[in-house]
Amino acid sequence: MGKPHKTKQLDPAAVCRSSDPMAVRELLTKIGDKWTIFIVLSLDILGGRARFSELERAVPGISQRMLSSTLRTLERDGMVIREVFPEVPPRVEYEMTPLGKGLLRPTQGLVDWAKENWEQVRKAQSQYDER
Amino acid sequence: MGKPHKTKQLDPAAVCRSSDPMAVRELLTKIGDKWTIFIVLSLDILGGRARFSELERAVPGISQRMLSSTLRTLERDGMVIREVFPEVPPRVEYEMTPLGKGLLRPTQGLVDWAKENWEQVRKAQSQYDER
DNA sequence: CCGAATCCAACAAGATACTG
DNA sequence: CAGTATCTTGTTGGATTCGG
Repeated sequence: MGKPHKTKQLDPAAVCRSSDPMAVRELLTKIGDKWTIFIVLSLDILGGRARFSELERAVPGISQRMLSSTLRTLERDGMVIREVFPEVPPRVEYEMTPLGKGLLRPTQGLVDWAKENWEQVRKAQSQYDER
Repeated sequence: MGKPHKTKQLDPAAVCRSSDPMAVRELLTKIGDKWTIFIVLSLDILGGRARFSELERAVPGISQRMLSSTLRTLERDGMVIREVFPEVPPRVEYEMTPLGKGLLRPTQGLVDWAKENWEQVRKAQSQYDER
């Protein structure tokens, strides 16, 4: 509407300069994968700290393999800290870092949007599918 | 910290009730794929409306196949409207709906977070990789 | 110009079994 | 308990070709 008139010849790199979407996409790819969001939200609900088996119960349907590898990625990205207790039987706890907690805030924005608008998306889908 | 004490036995569905993460994950899976975020941001930069070839130029590296299929998904989800002009040569324009524009706002929260904290993530990664 | 159709490589992820 | 190893399958997306 009130935008400046559409440019015929757009600089191909314009998008990349505008908001560094490469980093954004890497981020979205990370937290948009099949399990990350569940684990992060579960960790938050559990008080920001939990052990492996607690997370396994908190995230229904996840396999040990995916829980393990996803947690490792989160650890590598500095989102969680992994602490091993030299006990028998072994105990390992995962704790969210300030960095990880900070990510929770913008994520919540998407959560809210999804809650408010998901019904409308569903409706659009079924309307589209009828044709 | 001030959180209620950690529950030993967490209801497996607690996470699902807390904020409907199934819808959230579907949303994140959508906008977390390889091209959606680029296309949406490009469409916004182009004034909310653009034709196929404009988007193709605006999103460097995208193939016709992915641009086409991603736009179709966005159309199905009610994020964009596809308008065909019966001309020769053919012209097709895509316009963001209010729903699609609304999604732009929470997405911007993630964009901002990524811009502010991505460097820290990179640092955490290289520190992790050294061991 | 704007796609659709087909084929194919790469990766994500489930199932299962096994260890310190 | 907290993983790893291996195998198999499903999905994503790139390249290419063709059509209205």
